[in-house]
Amino acid sequence: MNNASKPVYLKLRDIISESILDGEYGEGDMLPSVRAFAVEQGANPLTVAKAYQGFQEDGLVTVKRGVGMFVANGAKAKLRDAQRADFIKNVWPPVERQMKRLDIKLDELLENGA
Amino acid sequence: MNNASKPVYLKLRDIISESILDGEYGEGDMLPSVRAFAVEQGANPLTVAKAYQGFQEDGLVTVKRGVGMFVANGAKAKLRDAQRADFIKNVWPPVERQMKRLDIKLDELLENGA
DNA sequence: ATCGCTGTATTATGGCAGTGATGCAGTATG
DNA sequence: CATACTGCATCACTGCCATAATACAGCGAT
Repeated sequence: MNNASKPVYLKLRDIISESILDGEYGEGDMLPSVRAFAVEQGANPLTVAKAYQGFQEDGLVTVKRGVGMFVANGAKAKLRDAQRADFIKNVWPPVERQMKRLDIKLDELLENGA
Repeated sequence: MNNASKPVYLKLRDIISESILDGEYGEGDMLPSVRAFAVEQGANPLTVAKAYQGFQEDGLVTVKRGVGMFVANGAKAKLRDAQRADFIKNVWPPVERQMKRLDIKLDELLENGA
C-alpha cells in the first residue's frame, strides 16, 4: 500500500525519502535531475518537480537554479525525525486501534514478513 | 488518518463497519435509513447510499426494499475476517517496513496510546 | 386505496487533485 | 555568444468526489 494506488508524485516522494534514508544519496549529493528522474521512473517531469517541491519546502534539499538539487546538510536526520514523529502521531494510532478492534496480536504479525 | 482526508463515503463506510464490529448494530438490526443517516452525519443521502452500496455487494447487509437495510447473519464475523485479512496483507507490511527503516521499536509505541 | 416510510436510478453541476505539453529563466562550459 | 544542461511557471485536460433536484419502486399501517 506504500507504492500502490496513491498519487505518482507521492510515490516519487517516498522513493526519494527512502533513498536518502538508506544513504543512496548522501548529504551534498546531487539528486537526479527532474527530467532524468522522470525518464527513469516513467513519469512526467512536472510530476517529478512536484515531488521535489515538497523537499525544498521542508529544507531537505538545496536548490541551485540552473544546476540541480542537492541533499541538504542534516537532511537525513531531519527526515528521519520527521518521519518518526509522523509515524507515531498519525500512522500508529489507527493501526493500534484497528488491531485492538480486530483482536490481532503482534505474534501473528512478526512471524511473517520478517 | 482513519477518519481524515479521505472521501466521505469511505468515512461513512468505516463508521458503519465499526458500529457493527462493536455490536452497536447487532445482526438482524436495521441500519439507519439513508436519509436519517445523512442528516445525522451532515452528508448527502446519495453519498450515504453509495457507502451502503458496498456493504450489500459484500453481503454484509440485507436490503428489504421499502423497509430498510438490515445487518446480515454472520456479518460481524465476515466483516472481521475481511478486515483482518486486509490488515495483514495490506496494512501491516508497509507499517513494519517503515518501523524497520526508522528503527522504531514496539516498546516506544505500546506505552503511549494504550 | 392512500399515506408515509424505505431504497434506487437518472441527470447535471461544481470543486479539486493529478497529470501533461510547452515555454521561460538561470547556470556552467566551450 | 552558443549550447546544453538545470529548475520553474503557466495553461489546459482528465477523472473522481460530493452535491443536488427529481422521479420511481417496494412495503406497512391506516
